Amino acid sequence: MAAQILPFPKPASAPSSPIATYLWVGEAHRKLADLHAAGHLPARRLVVEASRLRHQRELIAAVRDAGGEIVLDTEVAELASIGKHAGRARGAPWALPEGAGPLGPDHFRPDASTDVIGQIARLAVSSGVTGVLSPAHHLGDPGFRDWMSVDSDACLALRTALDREGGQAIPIDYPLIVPSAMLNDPSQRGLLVAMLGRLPIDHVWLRVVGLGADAGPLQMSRYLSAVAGLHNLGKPVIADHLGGLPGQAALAFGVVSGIAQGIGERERFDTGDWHKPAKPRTDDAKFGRAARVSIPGLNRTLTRAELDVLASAKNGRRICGCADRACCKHGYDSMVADPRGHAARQFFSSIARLEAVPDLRRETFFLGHDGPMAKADRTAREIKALRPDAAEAARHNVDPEALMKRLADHSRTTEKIRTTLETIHETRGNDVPRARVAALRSGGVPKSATGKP
DNA sequence: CGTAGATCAGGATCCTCAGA
DNA sequence: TCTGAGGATCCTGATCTACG
Repeated sequence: MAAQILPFPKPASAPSSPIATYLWVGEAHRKLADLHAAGHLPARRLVVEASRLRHQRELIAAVRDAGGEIVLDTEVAELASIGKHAGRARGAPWALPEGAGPLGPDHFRPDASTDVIGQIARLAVSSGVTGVLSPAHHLGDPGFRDWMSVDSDACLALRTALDREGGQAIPIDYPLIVPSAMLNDPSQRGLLVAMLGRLPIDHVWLRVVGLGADAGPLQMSRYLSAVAGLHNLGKPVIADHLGGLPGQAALAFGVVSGIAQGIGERERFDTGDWHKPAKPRTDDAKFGRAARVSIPGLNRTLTRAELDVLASAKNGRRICGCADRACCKHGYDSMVADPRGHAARQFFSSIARLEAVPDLRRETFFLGHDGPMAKADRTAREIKALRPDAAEAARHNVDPEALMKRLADHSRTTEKIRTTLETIHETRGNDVPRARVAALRSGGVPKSATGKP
């Protein structure tokens, strides 16, 4: 089948708004730095964690000097949780000394001796980031119920501290970390909007507990309507930790201005293990998650072993492999040899495709025959029909029946998501207000534009 | 190069809610 | 009132990656 490349007509009345695409650098920072150096990572907006900032300086400098945006995550939500405060986040400068427990509400008062707010402001200025995520917490924290007022004060105090420390030009974004029940309830949502409306913030980043790339049809439709309920704030909304089809759908339906995720990480958000102590490491315990490969268009990842089993079926390599030669030169083999590179290129190209479509046609494009939704549905059905080789499955220690059942379930869910989104598309009018555009806020004139090296 | 750290996905169970 | 689908929550298994 020949590729059909039909340019979309772009009259002035049909603008294509830019999509704010934030990339959480995360654990893959070396891989991402390599991709960026090779010109294969078109990232213009990065999010970096305070605990990892010092390891990511090169990538940060490269993106910032090219006129990009760098947003600092303070990790205070993790540092205030029982389960996470002793983990990686403890590398943040304002973490308490070992054994001193999580950060509590008192550490965020403007007069606190630990001066967390002042430390955040000084690091933001000295590290040269172009924005900061306000020090905000998980609003569903079972250990402390009133983070909202503490965080609200902390945000105001951070603005004052930034202005005092020479960071007047550094904007604050607000990470709203909420249980879905709180977001979906109109009265609680009203409280959130009222609080956010009083704060000196640019954008709202929305991290919904339990929501992610694997969301089902009900969760997705609830999310789409709940986020639209934040629009009277008049501020851009970024869908944080929302990867895959749910993230793309939120963009296509115009309820969010942008998206923030990592590559093969931070595509979902869950606080399940935040409120209980981390398990002690046992001697024979092994760590490390299975390397996973994202299947083009499927909205799912599989382990390398599972993928090899599927590839043993007739047509398996063709259906599962990357058909984009600009991404994976040798198809399936290139894809499994470099899963992160593949995932990064696919992520950015999916955003670019959506961005090229005029705003008012994005829903139609998303749901249409050549759009991501239909492709996911089609691919899921093709994959569930594969008949993998039993010997190959045994060799990889994979139960082929269990695998194919999971893939059949995935196909069923994908079909339901499609039906649900089509219904939403048909029932709501075309005059639905869209999220405000989040303009690029670079830290100043790009070095390349000054004429001096 | 050894040690230490996490995230993703699957599955079980219980709950909620809508439709029969 | 029953029933099933989907979601919330919790647990487990997988066997990577950063960093000193």
